[in-house]
Amino acid sequence: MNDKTFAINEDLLTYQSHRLQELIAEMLKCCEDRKVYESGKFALPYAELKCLLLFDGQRYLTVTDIAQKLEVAKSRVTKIINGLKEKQLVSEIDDPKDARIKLISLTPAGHIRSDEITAFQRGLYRTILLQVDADERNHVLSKLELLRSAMEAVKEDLV
Amino acid sequence: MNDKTFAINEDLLTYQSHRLQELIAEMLKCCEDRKVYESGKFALPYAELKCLLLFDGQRYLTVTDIAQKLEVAKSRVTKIINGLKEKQLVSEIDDPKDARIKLISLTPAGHIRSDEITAFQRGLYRTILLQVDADERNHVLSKLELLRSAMEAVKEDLV
DNA sequence: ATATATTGTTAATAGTATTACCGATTATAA
DNA sequence: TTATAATCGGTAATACTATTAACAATATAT
Repeated sequence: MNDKTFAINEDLLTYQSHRLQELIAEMLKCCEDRKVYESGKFALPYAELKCLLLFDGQRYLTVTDIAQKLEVAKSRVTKIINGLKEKQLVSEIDDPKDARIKLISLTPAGHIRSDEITAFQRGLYRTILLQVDADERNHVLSKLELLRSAMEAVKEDLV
Repeated sequence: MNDKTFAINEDLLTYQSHRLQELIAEMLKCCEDRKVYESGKFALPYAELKCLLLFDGQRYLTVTDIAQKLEVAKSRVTKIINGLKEKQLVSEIDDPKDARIKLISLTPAGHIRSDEITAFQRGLYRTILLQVDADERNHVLSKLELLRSAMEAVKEDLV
């Protein structure tokens, strides 16, 4: 490869990087807006909304469980659970085997709200996919998977 | 198309939607982590960091300009600018033509910091792209563009 | 000259999240 | 068995992101 070819490839890479940066920023914006929309639609601070969804298929969760899944401090979870308790979407009982532990579970209203959110989200991603031609969908997904792997690989080196 | 084919297509769409949801969630996580990393690396709250980058190619910005570009309330900008002033990364002068307006600009230190952040971000997206085979990069970008358009189209209907 | 609009600021409020610390309880090691 | 460790959830203090409402100073239109 001569100098000219090298320079051309560098230019291409620079152009592509810039395009990638813009595209990701725009998608990020979409996702942020969607969070705000869901928060309003389901009348929940987004942290509480995310917490509700953790109970999918799980009867009980502890504060520690939730902290790990949300990747936040336990003290943060205490506040989130308090919010959900005020709204009567979760309730807690003491673990009969270990008095330190509180078992948190969805109330019937919590189940309903959680199901509504899940249904909305499924519908949203379905609608997005329907915007793409049927024969393109798999290509979009496989290239997106490539990109995700690239992003995660770079993230590893970052920390 | 008979019932069986319809059912199969529905299953495929459900599967693909779920995969899309997961992939986007993972990419979102990468971006959130990157924000936190940049915030630490450049010793700036992320809102102040984003604000610094707005001055790219612009000598002066007003509070109203910044509020529009960041899409936040003016009162929020006042706080952000105060933070940047304390760190001596921006300075402000009164507009000689209109006493209501404050013209905000980067200090030399602000320029340096801003350039560092820009260089880091460019490098990051470049590194991500380098993880992808050269002959795949354009495919990744064009499919990502398809997806972004789909997401933005759906967002329109949402509001 | 008076009414209206714009600019940026302050105060109050809400949400997200952390660290440091604490009391109660449980598990373990001596 | 008893003293010590570890674990569990909660409080308080702090920081960051962001909004709305109210406001003073200034500029513009009638």
